[in-house]
Amino acid sequence: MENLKEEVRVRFAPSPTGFVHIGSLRTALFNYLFARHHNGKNVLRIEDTDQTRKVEGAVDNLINNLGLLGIEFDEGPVQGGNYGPYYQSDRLDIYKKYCDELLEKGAAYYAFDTPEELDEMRKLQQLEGRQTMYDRRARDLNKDEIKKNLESGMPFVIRLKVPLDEEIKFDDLIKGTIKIETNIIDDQILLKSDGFPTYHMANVVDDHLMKVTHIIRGEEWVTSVPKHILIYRALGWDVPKMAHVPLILNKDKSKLSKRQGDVAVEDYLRKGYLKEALINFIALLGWNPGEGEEQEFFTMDELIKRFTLEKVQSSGAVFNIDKLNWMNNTYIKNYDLDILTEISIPYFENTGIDISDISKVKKILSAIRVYLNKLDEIPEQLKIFTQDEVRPENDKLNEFLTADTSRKVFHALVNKFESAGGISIDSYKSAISKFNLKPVLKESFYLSL
RNA sequence: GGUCCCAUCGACUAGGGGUUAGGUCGCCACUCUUUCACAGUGAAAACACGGGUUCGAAUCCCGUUGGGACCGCCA
Repeated sequence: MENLKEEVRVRFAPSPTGFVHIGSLRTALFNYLFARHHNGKNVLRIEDTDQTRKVEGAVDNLINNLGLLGIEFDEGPVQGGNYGPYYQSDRLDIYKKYCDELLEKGAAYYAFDTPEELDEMRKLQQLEGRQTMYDRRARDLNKDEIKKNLESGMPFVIRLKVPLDEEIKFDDLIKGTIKIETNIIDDQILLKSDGFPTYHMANVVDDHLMKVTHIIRGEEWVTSVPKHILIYRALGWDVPKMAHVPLILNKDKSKLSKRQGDVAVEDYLRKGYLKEALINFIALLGWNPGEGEEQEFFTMDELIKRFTLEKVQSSGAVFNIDKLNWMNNTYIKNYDLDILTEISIPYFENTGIDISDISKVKKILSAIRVYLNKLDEIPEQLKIFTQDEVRPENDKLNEFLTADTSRKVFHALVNKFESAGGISIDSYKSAISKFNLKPVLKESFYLSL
């Protein structure tokens, strides 16, 4: 259909508002897998057009965490590229230019409404039980009025002039054909009064200029696609292929949120989930190789080889921590012990184990790794090595262990071990199993009479 | 409320006109182990509902119901 020789270019376009959300991680992963699968380019673009939400250090944090997990970019703020700059805040002139073009073509218009006026409008709409959307009141401002307002320095925004009574249709690679009536599409703000573009404007302009061929992003964007299509059309540009990935959900099936558990990638890393396990698990959340394949463990390379958009699920997936734990435990059990030891060291700090003795740490780790769902469980598994005294975990057990009969059995055992010249790892098991309890119990029984 | 999307065991999913509807996590039982855990074996567990189409629908179509997302000078 399309030019097959065209290089595949995808982008991950987060806004730098803090930590990396698990949902973002999956979007980033799918973009990466898709790009690598097709020998294309993976572009990182920072969508920092909201001045009020900017968080210091967020970009570094994002790149670091993604990099840690093996997700890399071919173009972006760090490595540059031919289609930069990759910060939207550095591209203001570009957006301005295309906004002017839209204005000129009659596809956009000036609006001078104040936020308060808009608030009022929405409140009224809500009261009347109607859908809240801009009532297009500034559409037909006459030229003189606009000129006058502009000259008097009145704050303004530029809005998209959505054509009425039309149906916008597009084919989503995951969801299929989606249709929306233009009458319910908002005259979206394209350029804010602070001179920054909104997401809708910036993402269309950038995707076109950066030659993005496939837009792979979260499902929450589906409803704004028609607006974007209108902009592409007005500017005479081709619309990239779209793939809207279903959401990752809480246990109650709502959009994965902080309220119901950890959502930041760094939280999981900190708790000692291995990067391979995290990637493997996240990839399987919404994607599977299909064709009756029952393999569940995949390396990044295998994922790259197998990943296709066709096999991405069209419904949302609940984030199931139990399965992540199981998968992480499996990775821990099978991990290269030397490397595992190295990454486990931090979790041995302040536990009473001498971490300068690597071979000892390694030995202990090899003994306890089967019990670990995640590395931060190391300290509790270490107790057996560091406690001088083992305490029964509950009263019942305590009662049993301190009973006279039990005491006698233990004494007899100790005597036996002593007379055998001590115990060793190899001999204790057989010594215990050969130990004859009967005489001890008998004696104890008669004594109690 | 409006619009859009979605619907197979509790969860992730395979299958996609004729299958005993398969696998994984979890749950349960048994075995191993003088606790727990690990390991092994086994079991319970699903096509939301109603209409079509068809010789035959979990599978295709329509509707209902349920769930979700979006409706900002946020992305």
